[in-house]
Amino acid sequence: MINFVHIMGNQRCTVEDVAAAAGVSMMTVSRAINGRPGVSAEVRRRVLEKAADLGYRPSRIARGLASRKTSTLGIVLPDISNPFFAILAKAASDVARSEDKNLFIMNTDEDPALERAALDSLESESIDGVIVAGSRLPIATLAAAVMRFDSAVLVNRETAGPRVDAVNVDDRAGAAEAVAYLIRSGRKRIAFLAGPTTSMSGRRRFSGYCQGLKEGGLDPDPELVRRSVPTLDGGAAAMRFLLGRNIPIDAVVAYNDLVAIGAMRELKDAGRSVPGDIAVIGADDVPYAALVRPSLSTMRVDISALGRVAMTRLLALGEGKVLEPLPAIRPELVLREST
Amino acid sequence: MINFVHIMGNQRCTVEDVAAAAGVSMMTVSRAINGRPGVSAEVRRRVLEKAADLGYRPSRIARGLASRKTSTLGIVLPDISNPFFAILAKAASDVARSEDKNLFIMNTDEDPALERAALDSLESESIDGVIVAGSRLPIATLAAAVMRFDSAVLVNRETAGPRVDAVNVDDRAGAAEAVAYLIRSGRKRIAFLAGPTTSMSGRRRFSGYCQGLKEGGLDPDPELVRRSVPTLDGGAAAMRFLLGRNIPIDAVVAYNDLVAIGAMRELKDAGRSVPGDIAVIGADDVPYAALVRPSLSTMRVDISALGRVAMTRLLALGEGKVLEPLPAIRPELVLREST
DNA sequence: GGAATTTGCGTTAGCGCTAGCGTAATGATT
DNA sequence: AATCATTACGCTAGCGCTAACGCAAATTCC
Repeated sequence: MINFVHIMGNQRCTVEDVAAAAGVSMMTVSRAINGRPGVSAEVRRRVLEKAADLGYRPSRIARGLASRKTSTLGIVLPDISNPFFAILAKAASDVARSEDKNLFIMNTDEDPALERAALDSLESESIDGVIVAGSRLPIATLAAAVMRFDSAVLVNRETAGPRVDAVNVDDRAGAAEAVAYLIRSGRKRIAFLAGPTTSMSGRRRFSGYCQGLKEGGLDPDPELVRRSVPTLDGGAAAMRFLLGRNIPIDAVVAYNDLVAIGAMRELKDAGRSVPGDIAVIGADDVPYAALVRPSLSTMRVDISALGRVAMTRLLALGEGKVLEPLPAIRPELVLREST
Repeated sequence: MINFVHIMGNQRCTVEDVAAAAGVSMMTVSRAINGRPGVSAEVRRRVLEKAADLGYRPSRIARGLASRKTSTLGIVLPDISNPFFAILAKAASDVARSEDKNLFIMNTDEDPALERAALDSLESESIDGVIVAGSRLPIATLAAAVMRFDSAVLVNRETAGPRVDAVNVDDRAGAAEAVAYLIRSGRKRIAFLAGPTTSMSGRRRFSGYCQGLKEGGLDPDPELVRRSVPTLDGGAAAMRFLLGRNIPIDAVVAYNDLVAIGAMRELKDAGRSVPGDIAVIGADDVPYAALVRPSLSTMRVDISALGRVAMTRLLALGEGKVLEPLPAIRPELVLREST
């Protein structure tokens, strides 16, 4: 019987055990562990020492239940295998870790129903705050879902209420700039591979595309626009569809780099030269944009910075700070071989 | 005062509220919500209806504290922005979601200290089980950390104890096959861009590389081996270093596709043609391997399947099932333009 | 030097939920 | 009819932790 605990292995050790070992009350242990005032230096040292001896590890769930703060956050994204969101999540997670918060990363597979389910699930976890990046939900649904959290930050959606912040990229200006550049280079038949209609940044990029055309004296032509699933294969399929229409095209602006790279793959298969026959511009500047051949011109965004800013602002909201709205981040045109 | 709850917004609704609304005890509500026996169909229907009316959402932390099961799992990986791990995490997360489990995705930035911290943190969360993919910890540390969980699955590490399973890729055989192919193609000076020494799959690939050389009648030459950080930039730097040695090289086997792609970037910058002067083979077949130019030959692994299998086995362990050890998965040589 | 504050701890009462057992009703069995 | 299972609930007691308050001793103040 003596070694029973040993045999059982991971029998959790609790505040009570530490309190007994240190000869103090549970509250004193709690205060010492959490670095709160009300404990003498001597007692604090003894408690921490005993806690370390016993391998005490506070239960975050018990703490969460008692204090109604879980020190746990969430981030919801359409596709973690998309490098844009992977890098965003990594940056956000680095910041969260530096503040000793844990992070649920929820992948929604671009599916609004799964996005709702993910938000419901996070609510059940009583997390302290959530980042929703590239939400595919209608604004009303998103607003309703998000306001059930203590704090929230939306990436690339408009702010939806109090205690909700937003971090946006000026995709409209970016797309307009891309189109303007193509027109200056003499392109006249500029196609647009749009992203999901549910994506706000997709709608903004489309709007910027139209604006760019008008400002350049060209008329938007619906024949030149094709929606695309935001993946490599989606971009290839959309490009194939446009080529199948047999209308002149001398440039392509894509929803994002994945779509652009997929489109270039299709152009190559169709025997069209890039940028000779058709110039291509993507968006985001994911690491692979520079590596494909021809390398991809794109509207660059500092994705890591975006993730860090989003998480930093979420943490600030959680501390009750009031934030000035953040102006949209202007992407920067990076010219490579594809234009 | 009437609308106070309304003003406060998200006042949580508890089992007690639902019980009162349905005119039953809390336990009956609990049983109904959790689909457990002991409730008549009629009462169950009424409870679920009231719960829906009130927007009741069970607190997973309270449930976790009371039942000692959190329905929450974890996955620890060196780098979520590496598509190998991103795809692995996505597949694992899809399986977890289908079983209504939430998943902590912990990114360790290739740092063993952060990996330990991540495991400690997950222990504090009282998760039901953990997947550790590509652990960079020494075997003893990993074994000690992992056995504190109810169940665990290691990806690309040896099994470390009871209630711990492992899913492995036969990287050794893969690397040996890559080398054999290069030798058959007439290459004689085959370099190896090794991954982190802390990575088991890196060590296995190195071992396979040596084996392949020996079987092909070539002597391993330490001058042809260079360690690399497992990223694009790391691969480029390692390649630059090897080129700087000014020794003949006619082929490169890389730790993974990222390293290989980085190496190809460097080779291009150095004016070497691939595969003319130097053939390159990567490992994993991440989606970008097919898109770079020249496209990359690689040792293909079905990464999604790996993730699904790992999570499926973790869930099985969690249900107390005893698993037959899984034989190592043999990667498949995919030939593209780089060889 | 007495009142007012501060410091250092302990006590009590939950957080929201479920395990485990109790119990009254029904139906099945001998 | 008496006995035994079975079903459908309710009650109690926590899970491990902390908020809020209590209270004595030490310190500060005028």
